[in-house]
Amino acid sequence: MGRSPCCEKAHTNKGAWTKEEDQRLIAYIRAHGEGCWRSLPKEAGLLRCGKSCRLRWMNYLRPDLKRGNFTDDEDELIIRLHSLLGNKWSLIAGQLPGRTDNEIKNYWNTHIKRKLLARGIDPQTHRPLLTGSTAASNSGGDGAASNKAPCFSPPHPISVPAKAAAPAIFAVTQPPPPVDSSDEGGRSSSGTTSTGEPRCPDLNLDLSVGPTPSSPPAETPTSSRPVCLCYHLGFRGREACSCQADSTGPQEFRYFRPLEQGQYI
DNA sequence: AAGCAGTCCAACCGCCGGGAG
DNA sequence: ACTCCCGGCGGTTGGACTGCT
Repeated sequence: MGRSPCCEKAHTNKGAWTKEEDQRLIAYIRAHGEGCWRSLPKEAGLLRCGKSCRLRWMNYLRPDLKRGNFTDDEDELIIRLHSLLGNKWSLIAGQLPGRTDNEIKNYWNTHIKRKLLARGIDPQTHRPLLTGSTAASNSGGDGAASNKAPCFSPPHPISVPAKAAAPAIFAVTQPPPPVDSSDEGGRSSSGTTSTGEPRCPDLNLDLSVGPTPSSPPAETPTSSRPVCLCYHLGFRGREACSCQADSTGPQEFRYFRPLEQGQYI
């Protein structure tokens, strides 16, 4: 059972890429563009798995990559995006031009986690670290917590796409829907309520990544309309929010106000 | 100078979702 | 509706590097 391997592993190189391999890959992609990764190695004369070629290109060889240290602004943006999206590194990377998901993931695990812990903030929940039983339940180890988006349940339900995470550092300015007072006790890592309903049915946040709602960009798909973050992040239709986004752009918007520094839901 | 521990990060692995047939 | 293939994603690994003793 199971799937066949993505390539014939017996005849593929593994490990670090050589300069020659890099040059072959770059030359091929320059000539043919990014295309079928599965057939690329053969056509480019590389003894590599197609996945490996893709990864090497995406994470290291792409000409638009920004190398070097992360700035403080990038740090803060990553933290805010992570609070919203959880470990959706590709979505986070989409908001940081020149940065790759792998780079951000590594940076998160090596720097930002520590930075947040030093601030007394749980890097998974983005809430102040607690002592006692609650903290114990939150700190179930990096691994266990890291593979689930932190769709915890704040007093005011905040919604995310089914697979994304809930934010902790953004406040909802929309009147929250009625919420069960037993909500806190019913926290679930699955992001659902005790009734089985999605806990996060309706998310829309202003991350200040792009233009603010009060100053929409001139090139907004719908001209003078502001752009919903969900749309900006690539969500279409109603999968992320109720902003009526479609392939031509969001039609209707609701915005949320970021919390002040040190303010938590 | 040598050994060790901690850190960094490129790369791999396995799973998932979307599209095509 | 179903299966298969492929690209993409997130978690993890392991080698290289750095700092400390």
